[in-house]
Amino acid sequence: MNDATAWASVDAGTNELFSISDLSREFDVTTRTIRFYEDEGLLRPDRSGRQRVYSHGDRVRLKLILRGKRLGFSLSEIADIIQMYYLAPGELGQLKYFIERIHQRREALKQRRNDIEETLRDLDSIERQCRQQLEGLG
Amino acid sequence: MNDATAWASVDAGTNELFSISDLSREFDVTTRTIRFYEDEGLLRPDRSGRQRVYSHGDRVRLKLILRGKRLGFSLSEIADIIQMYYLAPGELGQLKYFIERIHQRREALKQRRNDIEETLRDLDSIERQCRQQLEGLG
DNA sequence: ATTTCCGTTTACGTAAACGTCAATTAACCC
DNA sequence: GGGTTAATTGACGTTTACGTAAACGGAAAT
Repeated sequence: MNDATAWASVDAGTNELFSISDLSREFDVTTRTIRFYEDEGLLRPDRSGRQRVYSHGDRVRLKLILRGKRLGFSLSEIADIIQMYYLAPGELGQLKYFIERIHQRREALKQRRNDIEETLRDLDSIERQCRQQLEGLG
Repeated sequence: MNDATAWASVDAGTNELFSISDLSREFDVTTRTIRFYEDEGLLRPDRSGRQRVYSHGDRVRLKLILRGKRLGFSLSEIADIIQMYYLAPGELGQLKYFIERIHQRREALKQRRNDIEETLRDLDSIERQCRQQLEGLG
């Protein structure tokens, strides 16, 4: 997986540009955090002089990072996942390997979804017990 | 929320007992980890002399902990969630507050489920693109 | 009796993901 | 041109969730 091409294929979106504090406000993360993600190679904004300038594509990446975080992925896993979004056209062997990775991700996600649904069922049953107690008191 | 009663209402299940390495093997976590969970108040096994002895209820608790981990919850959040499973019969105000907490948990879980389903859709679309490229090569 | 296994406690180490200063720099305002 | 405001780099600090090593205890096998 070639790095340059992977980064080149970022979707254009609009031409709107964002400052670091724009994104910080919008997504409620600190600027420190955003810079940290850059240090870790998860973001690569342009510069105007020394200042960072974020494109629509950068904003999408940040969104993906935060979604990954909510799902409990580590930053390196998130880097791995995000890479999938920006894959360069590759040769056959690569593509097959890549599809395999997609499958693995999918299975892991389905497992988590199962965990969630189990937990939701548990909460339902807990709540029912609660409501029964409420009736006993009312 | 009274601590003693919360712990008393643990389901009995069978009378089977487990050593720390039993659980370690079954759930593929180190004994260090299991002891750590105890330090953090998430488990409270009996003792036979100095050795820990785990009941069926302890095993269930460990299961809940690991499920929480897979969902990306911190240990203190997990402690909070597990507490819900072992709530003592309370008075009316407590119960209403408690149901409120259940609702919050539920909403957070639904949000995560949405994240998962978005990501699954993304993976579908990525895989489709992949397969199109494969056709171009084949 | 002595390895060998579990298990225990105590304590220090560590990686990840930021937080929190401090010391600049650059841009804008009056 | 002094003051405020937003941004930068660099460095050290912190929390969470364990890992790892040392030193010891007890029971079982050879």
